[in-house]
Amino acid sequence: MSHLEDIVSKLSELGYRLTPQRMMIVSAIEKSDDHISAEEIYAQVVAKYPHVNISTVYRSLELLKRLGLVTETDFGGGRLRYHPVGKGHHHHLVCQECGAIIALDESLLSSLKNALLREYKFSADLRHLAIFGRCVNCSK
Amino acid sequence: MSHLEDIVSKLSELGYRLTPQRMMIVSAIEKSDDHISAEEIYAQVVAKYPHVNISTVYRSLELLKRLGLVTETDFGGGRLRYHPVGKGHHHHLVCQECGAIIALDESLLSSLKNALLREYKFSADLRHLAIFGRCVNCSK
DNA sequence: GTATCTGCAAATCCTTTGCAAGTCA
DNA sequence: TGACTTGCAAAGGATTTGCAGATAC
Repeated sequence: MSHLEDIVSKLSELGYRLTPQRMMIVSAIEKSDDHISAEEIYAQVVAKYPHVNISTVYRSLELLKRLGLVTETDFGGGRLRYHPVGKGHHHHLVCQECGAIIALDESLLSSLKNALLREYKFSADLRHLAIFGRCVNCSK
Repeated sequence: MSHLEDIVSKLSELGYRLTPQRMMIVSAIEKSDDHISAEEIYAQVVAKYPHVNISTVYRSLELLKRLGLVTETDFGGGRLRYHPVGKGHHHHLVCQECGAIIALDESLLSSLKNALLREYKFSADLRHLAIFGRCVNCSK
């Protein structure tokens, strides 16, 4: 069973309606390799279904977020990005020069997470963490 | 010489005018223990000088940022925050439950910074990193 | 049939900008 | 004086909301 079906069946289980808009929005999020913004989802959906409104995209994201099916990450720049939880969360390095987003291996941060728990008894939520800086190309 | 005088003399050296608005804006940033937002600066300044406009705050921040006197940090939530560079950097653990802010030891992050540089050739800017999660009291 | 969803338009929040008037040096 | 600054109002982009009509179940 694909993640898409996962999300769709979950919605239906919980009594939410499977409208074409929702299906297309979920599908756009799933198809994306990367984290996707509301605007990008909207662009994809509107191409096949010109009548959708971007407020429907936002409302669907709000629902999926609330149900824990999608995570919302703030990479800065005043635009939120979305990612299906089923695809696993990673952490990101964001280049402030060129905007590149680099996926970060879990292990590097898990040691940080453990250290924070051990030394500060602080349970860090690193799911949405984005670390800003400069990538290889831009720091030359 | 205080940081405030530092900034003021720098502005004047460079030929920028020392208007009362600028003085009050710089002073508000300096007085703040924490990172301060444009809105908060505005609120402080307007209390003493009701005529200021928030666009002046933004323009001053833009200037101070450009001159490298103030850093701008995006802690998420669609609001940028400012801090004088002279006051040094902080790392913070922010409790999402009770709002507590815990100062974080430099050493924990310097090893992360090194690892990122070594393994990703990514030069991380951790000067104003905020890590979200749950503090001791709230994670019980 | 009916409660849930949607489209639309207008509102909100944070930030930026154009322009004419004001002011620091 | 004259270039730099400001205030004002309006624009900007991202997101949210109120409401009446549409639709999945």
